Amino acid sequence: MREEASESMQDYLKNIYLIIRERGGSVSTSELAKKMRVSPPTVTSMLVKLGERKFVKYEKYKGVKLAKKGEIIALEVLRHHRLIETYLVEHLDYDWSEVHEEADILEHHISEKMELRIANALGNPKFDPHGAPIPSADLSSIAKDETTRLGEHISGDIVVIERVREREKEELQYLARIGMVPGKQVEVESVAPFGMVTLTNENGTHSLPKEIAMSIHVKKI
Amino acid sequence: MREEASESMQDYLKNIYLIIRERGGSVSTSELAKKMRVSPPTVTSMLVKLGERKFVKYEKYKGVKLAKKGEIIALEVLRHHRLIETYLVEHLDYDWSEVHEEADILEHHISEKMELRIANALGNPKFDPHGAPIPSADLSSIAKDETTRLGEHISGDIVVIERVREREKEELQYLARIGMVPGKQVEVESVAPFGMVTLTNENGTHSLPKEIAMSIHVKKI
DNA sequence: TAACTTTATTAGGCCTGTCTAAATATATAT
DNA sequence: ATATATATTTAGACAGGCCTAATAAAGTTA
Repeated sequence: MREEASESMQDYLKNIYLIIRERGGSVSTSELAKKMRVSPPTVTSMLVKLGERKFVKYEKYKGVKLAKKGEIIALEVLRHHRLIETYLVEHLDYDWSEVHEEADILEHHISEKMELRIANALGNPKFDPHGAPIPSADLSSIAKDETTRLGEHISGDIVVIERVREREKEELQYLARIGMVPGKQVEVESVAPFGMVTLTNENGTHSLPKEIAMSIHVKKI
Repeated sequence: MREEASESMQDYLKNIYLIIRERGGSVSTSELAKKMRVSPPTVTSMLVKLGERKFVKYEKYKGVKLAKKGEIIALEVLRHHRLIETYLVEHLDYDWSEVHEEADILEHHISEKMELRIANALGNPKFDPHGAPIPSADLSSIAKDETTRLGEHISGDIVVIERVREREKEELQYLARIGMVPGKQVEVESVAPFGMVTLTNENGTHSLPKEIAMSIHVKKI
């Protein structure tokens, strides 16, 4: 299936999927352009192409959504991405904060056979090292997100970190260093009006900009 | 270093290296075209480009050789290829006859970090599962080939298979099935003038076309 | 060595994915 | 409701890597 779309197309489909899964609705040209680091006209022409090939539903000036075919490809690529991340951490001694770039490339280049072998070697995991759900082998299901964002919580809430979304490697390394990793417990100290959240965990007290706090998925306890 | 050449360029450099290492001299346009399954004009234009960028020494109508820069890239890609093949066999349960295609793609896409991790996980091997030598991490050395070809031997010679060169997967699988794999002992029964070699190993007696026999590297005992 | 065959190069075109500049549609604010 | 600002699309160009058809060089043979 994935072979029907070029590497670049796979990337567009994956990113459309990720944005929509994140907050629903449809994706605008500029949003996608920013996420993929290309110019808006490049996005427009790609969306036209993806629309013609029935990977997406695209209407001029109205944004884009995935069609069934496109969603399958997005899930396939995402499964590869997250299995690779998991494999790198479990078997090749990578830190969870540094696997993203490698997976972003390799996700397009492993065979179905390799996907299977990796999944077996890992015991068919359902979540990757960031805590993100891995689509099932038949791409029919992906664990539902039951989490809230750390940035949505209010002073006094005590939460457990479930996952940390993909961001720049440096940001993830910083978060790892201050103990903001999946599985850890955190208390919200205060939420400042100008977008700063102060937290306490076993390492002490830290402040994070709201944008970062929104990338940390948690469960209240 | 490898990043200076596109994926396609890396492939040309690797194949030039392999052909020259095989039999010395320089490589002709048509030979490269055949090996890479592209048309001769495509090769010509690529050689011009590689020449301009000082990856190869190319003179019109005179064939091509690698320049220092090109050889380094070829060795880097080859190291990746052979480490990946080894890794797939040792850690992901692949058979040695089916690793080539996967490695041919992934060799261009793993990072330096991943190369290192894979090499460490394997204990820095010097040979891949086909018996082919793996260039050293600094690309300064590659085990010299001390073998002869099975197809060069005469009736009565007893040899041990050292390696089996990369060929179509189906051919390698056939060879594996009849026990023609690295480490096994073989006796040359007869060599027919029309290019057929008859051999006996622990599995019985088999005949192979000379072309295939030339792909099997051995040591006489 | 002249004729012929084989090999290689030049010429010109195509597709993909990208870009910038210009034009146009939509959204916002007065 | 109109003017302005922002988002998006259209137009046109370019580089990379491939192709086929035509031409030219090299190699071979009578």
